[in-house]
Amino acid sequence: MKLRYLGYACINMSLEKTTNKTFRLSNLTEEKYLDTVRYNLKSLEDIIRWNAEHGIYFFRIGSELIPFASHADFLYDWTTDFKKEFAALHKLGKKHKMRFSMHPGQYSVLNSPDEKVVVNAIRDIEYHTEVLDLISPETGRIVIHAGGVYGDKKAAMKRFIKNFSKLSKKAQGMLILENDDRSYNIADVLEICTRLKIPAVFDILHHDCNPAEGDLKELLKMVVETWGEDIPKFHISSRKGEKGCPHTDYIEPEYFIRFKKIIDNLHFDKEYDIMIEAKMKDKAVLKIINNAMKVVNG
DNA sequence: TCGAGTCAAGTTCAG
DNA sequence: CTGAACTTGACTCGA
Repeated sequence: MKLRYLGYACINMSLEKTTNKTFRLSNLTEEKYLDTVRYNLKSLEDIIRWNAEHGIYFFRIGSELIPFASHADFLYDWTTDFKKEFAALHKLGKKHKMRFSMHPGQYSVLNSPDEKVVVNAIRDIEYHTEVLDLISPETGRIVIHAGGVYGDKKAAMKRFIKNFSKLSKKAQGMLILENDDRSYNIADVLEICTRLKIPAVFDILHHDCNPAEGDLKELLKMVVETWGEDIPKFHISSRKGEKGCPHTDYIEPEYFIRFKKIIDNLHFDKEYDIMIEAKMKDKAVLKIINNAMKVVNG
């Protein structure tokens, strides 16, 4: 396979801009909401332009683009209030053939046994769906993890599959599932993805923390197959020390090259994208383009 | 202005 | 059973 895009998430360190400016729920006023969303959308526009200038065509939009939009008490009609801005972003992304994704946080748990938690998770996923439907219905994907285990992984996976069916058709079409670093390894994720006919996202660090049985190459083949005609995307991050997974500032070039080689050697006539998860964000991507890629390409 | 504490939210595990 | 860790960035308030 052939590497197409490298991407990063939410923040641009060169511009010092984020799509995740927020405020306290207790301070939520119409003015605060309007100001903050305006800032986030403008930042996103600036980041897209910067990305285009620097040859980066893949970006994760922050979940807090519209702070509290998925909260039960949120009153404002953000899709109408910012219709113009969203239309402009859609046009801009399309012009540069950008790919976008989003990643709801750890509190969105679709497979929870607690009905209230599931209702909140669904509302959150539908919010992400609306954002991506406005900015990039062509490429938008929502990455989530499978959730908790609750002492019975098989039952928890069944619950995930059942609750998936409660999502809108649009949300179902955008949802993709990523292996996590403690509970659901890539084999578990593949099992769910195959059942639901949705793509699987392989994260190499999470796989190193929480490996699945079997040959990595075979697992990756199955991952690629879940994408059908679409372009698969992979995640790479690296971490400090042994405990937890705080991301390092940059990805170690050897780690990146090793991962890239494995994917390159899969026998598919396809392109693929990689999302870089490192503290230095865009700078980490540029460093890989300027260093690691040159080593690889000779 | 700076640093410490806090934030909408869930799950897991140590004690 | 409870409280802290998980992982993480940004806000807020008090010094």
